[in-house]
Amino acid sequence: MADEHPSSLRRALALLDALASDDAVAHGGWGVNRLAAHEGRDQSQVSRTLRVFADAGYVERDPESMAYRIGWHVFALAAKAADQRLIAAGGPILRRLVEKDLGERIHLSVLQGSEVLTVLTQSPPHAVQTVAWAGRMVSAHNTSSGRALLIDHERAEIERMFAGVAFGVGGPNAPRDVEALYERILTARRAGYAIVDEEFEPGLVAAAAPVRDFRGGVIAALNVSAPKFRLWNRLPFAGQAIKSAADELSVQLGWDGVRASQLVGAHVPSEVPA
Amino acid sequence: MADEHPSSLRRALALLDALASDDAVAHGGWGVNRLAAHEGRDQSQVSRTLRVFADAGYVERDPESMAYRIGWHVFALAAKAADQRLIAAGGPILRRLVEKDLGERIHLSVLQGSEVLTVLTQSPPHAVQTVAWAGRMVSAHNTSSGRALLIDHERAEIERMFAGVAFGVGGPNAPRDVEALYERILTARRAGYAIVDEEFEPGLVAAAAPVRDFRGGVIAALNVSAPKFRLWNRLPFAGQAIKSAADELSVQLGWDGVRASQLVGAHVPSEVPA
DNA sequence: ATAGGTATTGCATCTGACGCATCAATCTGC
DNA sequence: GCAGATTGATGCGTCAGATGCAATACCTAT
Repeated sequence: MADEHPSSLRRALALLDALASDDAVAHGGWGVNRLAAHEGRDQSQVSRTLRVFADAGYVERDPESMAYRIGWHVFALAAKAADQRLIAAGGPILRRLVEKDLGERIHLSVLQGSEVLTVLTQSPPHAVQTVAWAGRMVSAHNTSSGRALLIDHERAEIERMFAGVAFGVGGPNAPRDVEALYERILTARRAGYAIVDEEFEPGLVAAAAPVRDFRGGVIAALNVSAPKFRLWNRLPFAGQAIKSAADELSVQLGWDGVRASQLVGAHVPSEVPA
Repeated sequence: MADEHPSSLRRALALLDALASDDAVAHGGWGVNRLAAHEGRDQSQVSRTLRVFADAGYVERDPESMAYRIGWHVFALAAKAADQRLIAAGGPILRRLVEKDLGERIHLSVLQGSEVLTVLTQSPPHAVQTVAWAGRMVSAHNTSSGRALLIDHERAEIERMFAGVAFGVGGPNAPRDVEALYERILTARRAGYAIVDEEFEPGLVAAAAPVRDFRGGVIAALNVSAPKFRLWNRLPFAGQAIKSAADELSVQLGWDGVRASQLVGAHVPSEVPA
């Protein structure tokens, strides 16, 4: 069921993804040759395909180096894809969490299939800017963000979602199977926030809480992660801080805490104004 | 010279563009039929093409209404490429400002904690290259770049950020405390650009404006600085020039000026169909 | 001048995008 | 209940167009 057709479209899109890879970005874009080598395709095809992308504004090339990079059009599309209110309201809340409450790196993420995509990141002033996590995807089963995003999911849904996913990777305490994962989701559901202790990476702990929109469904997660030695003893406090910040963000998105919490699980009939 | 090849790729991309149209966004996405009608293509092709896009994450569909909309993967592409593009698109804009509009040194800077890091510099041809400012960090509270980078910040955030920072250093007019700093930020917010007059260094004046990306947040600042005797009498003009250049750069990063500016600060009542 | 690197283009081959058709699944109104 | 309308998915024969090879052109370095 994976790929019925290799599909020229899919091959073309792979070029865009390659141009957004860390390596390509670090080099200020890639030339036709390099791109072709990376994708295992002929230069001629890459050249022609990129010309179409360039005409449509999806890529553009540096006149000097002839290197292609992601073009303005993708940014325009992204602006449409982003839930503007979530992003706009999220910024100040992330900054406040970093500066006032926790002093550690804070992320805002959304669920993408069985993985987690980080859409906003805020680092403490002193931190070394190691990696720009915005735009990154990580697994959902061994991260606190993933746990928070799945907090309303039923057992059967979890099983279906992680049918083909390898467990036990990451940190030493990563859940070994769906059973263990669901247990921990239940724990998170009771607390209102999720805690992860060396599940994603050795020495890394994290806390996360779900963000809900006006329909009561989980649309994002707020999380903090840091080395265990720095965060471990105040992790419950961090969980509470994350949770109240996430609730605040939810309220700004129209969430009615009281009513919605009664409706969790029961599918809210979509009474969305057309 | 427009289209040598109609190219299936271009037709496919047109579907994405259609999904990003205001009309489609307003309706919470479009169905296959509507999309086909809009593009004048057969439903079967649209259905198949969208399946490929969906598999690659470029679009996603609402399980309820079956409507497709732009997916978060596009967001991920843009987030990863944003910095790269800021630098790439910034170069020409800086050069144009120097050569055509102002004839003074122009900088592009980003916020690092409570300080300002200059990432790009363009000097007028005749200028003696005194200091290479690229890579240099300066304080944020008494520079126009800092003022522009903090233009959206709330008072409480400013207070926390500058809790341990010494004020009153630099030029004779440097803000003496957080109070004064926030006042000047408010002034900058109203004007859309920041002006400093002998705050950083005696005899130095400057103007700066914020650069926003597709998320609407401030990610960089464009600024011009020069000796007071040379720039003072045209500083308002310089501010406007910097602001329109910064806006232009923002647009290239996917910033939708109208919508984003409405979202800043003002809490939009939640009646948006998600 | 040659050599090694780049990107583009001409052309024959054959994949896969295309349109027509059919089919399943909802919604309609009666 | 039925028939009609509207939705999206799919089977299949056809030919547009994506592909790969080779040739071309254009750099910079030696």
